[in-house]
Amino acid sequence: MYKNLPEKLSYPDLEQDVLKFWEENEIFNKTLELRKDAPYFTFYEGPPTVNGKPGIHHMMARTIKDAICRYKTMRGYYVRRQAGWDTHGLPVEIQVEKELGIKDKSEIPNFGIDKFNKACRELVYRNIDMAEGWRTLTTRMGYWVNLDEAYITCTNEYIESVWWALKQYFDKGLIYRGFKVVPQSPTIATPLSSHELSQGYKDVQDPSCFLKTKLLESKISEIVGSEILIWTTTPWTLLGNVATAVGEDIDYVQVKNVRKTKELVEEFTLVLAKERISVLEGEVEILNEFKGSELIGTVYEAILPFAPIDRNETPNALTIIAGDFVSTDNGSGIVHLAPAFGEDDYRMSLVHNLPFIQHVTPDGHIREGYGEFSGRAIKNFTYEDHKEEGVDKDVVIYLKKTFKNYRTTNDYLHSYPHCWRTGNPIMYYARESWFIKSPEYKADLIKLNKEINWQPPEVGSGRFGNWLEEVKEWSLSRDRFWGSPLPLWVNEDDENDIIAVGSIAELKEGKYKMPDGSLVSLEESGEEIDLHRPFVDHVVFERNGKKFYRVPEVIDVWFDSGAMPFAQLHYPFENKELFEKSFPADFIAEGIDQTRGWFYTLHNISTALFNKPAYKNIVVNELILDKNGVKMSKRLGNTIDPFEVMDNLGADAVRWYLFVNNPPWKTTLFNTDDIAKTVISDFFRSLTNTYAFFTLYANIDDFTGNEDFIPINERPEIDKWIISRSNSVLSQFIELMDAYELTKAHRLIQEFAINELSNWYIRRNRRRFWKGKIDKDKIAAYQTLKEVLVNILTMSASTAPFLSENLYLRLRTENDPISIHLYDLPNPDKSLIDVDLERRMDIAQKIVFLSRSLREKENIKTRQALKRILVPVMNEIQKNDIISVEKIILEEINVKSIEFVTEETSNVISRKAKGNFRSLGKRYGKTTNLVANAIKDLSNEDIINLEKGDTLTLKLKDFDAEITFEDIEILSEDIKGWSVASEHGITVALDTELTQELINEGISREFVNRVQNLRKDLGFEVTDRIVISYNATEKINDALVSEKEYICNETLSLNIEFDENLQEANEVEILDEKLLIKIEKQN
RNA sequence: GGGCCUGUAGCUCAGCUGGUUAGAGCGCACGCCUGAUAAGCGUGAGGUCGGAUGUUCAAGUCAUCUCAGGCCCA
Repeated sequence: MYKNLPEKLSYPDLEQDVLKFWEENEIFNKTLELRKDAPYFTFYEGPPTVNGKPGIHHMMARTIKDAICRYKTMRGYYVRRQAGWDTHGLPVEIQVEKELGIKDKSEIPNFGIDKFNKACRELVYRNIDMAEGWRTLTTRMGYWVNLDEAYITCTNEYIESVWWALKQYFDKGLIYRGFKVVPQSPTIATPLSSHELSQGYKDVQDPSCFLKTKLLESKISEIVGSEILIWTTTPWTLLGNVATAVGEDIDYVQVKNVRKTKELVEEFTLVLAKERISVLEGEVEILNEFKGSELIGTVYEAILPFAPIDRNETPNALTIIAGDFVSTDNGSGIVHLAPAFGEDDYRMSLVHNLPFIQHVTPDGHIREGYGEFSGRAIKNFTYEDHKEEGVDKDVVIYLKKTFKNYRTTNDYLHSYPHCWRTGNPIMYYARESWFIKSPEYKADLIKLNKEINWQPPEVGSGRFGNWLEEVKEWSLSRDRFWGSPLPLWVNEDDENDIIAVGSIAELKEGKYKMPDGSLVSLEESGEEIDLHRPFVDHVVFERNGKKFYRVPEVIDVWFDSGAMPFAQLHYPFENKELFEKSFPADFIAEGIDQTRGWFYTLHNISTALFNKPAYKNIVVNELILDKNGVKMSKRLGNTIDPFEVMDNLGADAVRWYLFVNNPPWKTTLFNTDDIAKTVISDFFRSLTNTYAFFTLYANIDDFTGNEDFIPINERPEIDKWIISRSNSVLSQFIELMDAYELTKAHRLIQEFAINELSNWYIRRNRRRFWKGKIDKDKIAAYQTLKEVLVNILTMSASTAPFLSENLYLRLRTENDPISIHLYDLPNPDKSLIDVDLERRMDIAQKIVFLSRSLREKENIKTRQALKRILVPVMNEIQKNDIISVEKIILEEINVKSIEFVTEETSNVISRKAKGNFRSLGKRYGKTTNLVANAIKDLSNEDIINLEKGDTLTLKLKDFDAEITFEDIEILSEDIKGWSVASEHGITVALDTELTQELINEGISREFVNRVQNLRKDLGFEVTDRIVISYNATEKINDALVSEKEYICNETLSLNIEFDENLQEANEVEILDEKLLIKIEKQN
């Protein structure tokens, strides 16, 4: 017995059952066990940060990951998939700060780094186990990944591998110490992450200061003695000015500028960008023009006299240099540089060996040695108990006094980041930091990227490729607490003498500094080895009588996750073979936001360490927006809770929707209603209906699935057809999946299941399932339907694993695998694919559709039998094609015969042709249209002759055109006096003439219909035998008498008779005539 | 400001290397079927392809510009 589906099928309930089944039978483990000796297909799981709840968009990447891994397993691979958790970093620290009531990073050392990090660790493990969290999502949505052996980035083993990697970098000379300009909140002296930064933008007014300073030496002798015009919005940075920059290709001018006010007339000779002359006030006269490149090397007078700059040491100081970032969009086209306060500035200072002037303390105050400005705040700061005024105004006053101010207003409106905690403006500030010299192996990064198969390709070549082209130094260190410590120890007397530690064993060579200051071995310390702060901070190395202390920083968390290919295996300390077998990954998948995150760090590390890409195939998914195309955010309240959706619709529906609705690598507008409409009531219902149909009759007939297999070639044509299609579809499916064309692959399955299996095969074969006793033909029908359905389920199993499993379990027999996920999805049997048959069925379907549209047009119901259709054919092949599927066509459209019309047998066809532009265009170029127009006017005879192979010469005004049959396309065919429809080169004409016989047949079918309705209304069983009596007009009666046998047969009637005095009968109508029918059960 | 993506029927999406009645599903309208029946099937009406210019015999498809939306970066 095949178990019926519940009357009200609940997908979420069904999925819970399947989850239980998987768990009880350890199906996931069995799929791995089954393939343990199979070739490897390696997948890397990008570790999610265990912070906060997962959203609907997390289902996207996970569906892709899971579907591909399940698919590859079914294709015969061993798919290793270790889950992972990203545990370090700022988000965790901030959450812990909140929980502990810590307001500010600077409180943490007093609070105790050990206690703080302990709290971080606890939070992380709590989150990993949290209900409604990642683990629950993973399980509930059916994402099979090895959670029990998940790699966790804060374990000693993981960090040890990370240290090993860092030491590789260090030994290659790729790690160095430098400055990084970071956004810093001045009043709390803390750098802000980009995430924090983006929260605090405010529109503010800043000074717009045009100042001028004298040129002392230049290649252009004319300009010596005149002044350059410089623009800045941060006068406080002028104290740290070391150079100015111009654009090499920008045009500059020297002008005479006369400015008159009520009090005085001023005259200046200024140098600025030609395009920026409009910023000058008063009369302007151009004296000279030159390119920016000519200005380079020009020496100017220091803007403010405080900074300790010695031009003998740094000859480029206080000169004009070239800067690629200079624009003429605003300002004067001449940019002042203060390397400690801008990324461009700092970069230029390295390139041109400029002095590094740091005149500001980390908390935003001017250092000693800057005259009246020392000790002042750089900007207006608000503290809890007082306010301080910034120096900008006084710097401008100083400029005025020294005749260096040209014009300063306070009207520069822009959006500027502010500290989200204090509300004070942030400052860009150079901090000491550790870097990886990624530009040194840029060529390798680019080269290896070309070996990666990106889906979609444009992310690889565009977004990612461009990023690599401009690869920057990787800022590695973070001044934080909860992270993998940077394993560098520095000589107390020589900051360039550094030891890198690459393992726990090496760490043990150091000594532990006890609270009393004594140094003991790590074992003797009694402390448990923990590769975190503060433990590692207490380790001291002694070499050649010098002590080495650890640098205080931890590393960027992105390095952790980028190291997972080997760190998840604790390589090279363990699992060497396994690592080599599973590197690089065959496949990874994450969201596009990882382009410069995980995708990059994986690539960077594997390039630097192994000179290989880390992954061979990558599927990038785009964002999920709400149904109106708006980004989901808690603020707007348009987020979608994945658990809620799965509780309502089931995981399968969501998973399927995410693939089928549109390609995952395009932005998806997530519409819950669409899932119900397009997935559940379309594809899923088609599957369950197919199953329900199968079981309805299989149970009646006691079809068990264990019957002798009927060879395909002994089955009817239509069975061979659907089996052929099924195999063709499988073949295409595999091709598409292997190319990661997820959407096309799944739409293919869906269309096959709905259109071909359900709407055509089943509908066409319904009679075979309920007619008569079980025989060979019937068994063939059952076997065929079951085989094709199982094939669809195996293809769907990767993406809709629950429903596929459920239906499979209902269908499986003893010898089948116990789960669909243990099934092989082999290459299809090519011998079962009959392209010819598929083509013939296609023609049959087209003829049926055309005939239906004709019936519709002529307003003739399908129940009314018709004599014939006419089909023009060009040749015997076409004719035989149609003859082979004639039976299907006739039955489907209720017509007695097909007549073929050929040129030889009839002259009633008149055809129209149009030009085949593809072939004409090449030959006739500009005159293509003339020829095409002539083709439109071709007569039927001309077309017939062309078809026979003749060449036709068209006489046009200016030339003759020779055309063959290749040059035309048949547009339409008409048959005189007939109602005709044509499409795709097939034409059908319908004979609408009715004979008495046909009318009788029509009436009898109507009658059968009424009787069947009555049977149903009266609640008779489909197997009940009946007797019919009726009273009707002569016209109806004649029909019923002549079709008596047919009627009895169809309605399971033992007898049917006319009764003039019929009582208690039902009145019905046929062809506008009333009649009475009475049916009675007979036993 | 730079890079990438998107813009085709009411909605969600197809449209290969440029070729001439621009396709599908949903929705809608009308109808069929009544032994898959709180199922199944069909027919039809709806777009000139965001806008402009250009290349070409020919452009939704190529180029340039432009508008709108999204993402990443500055």
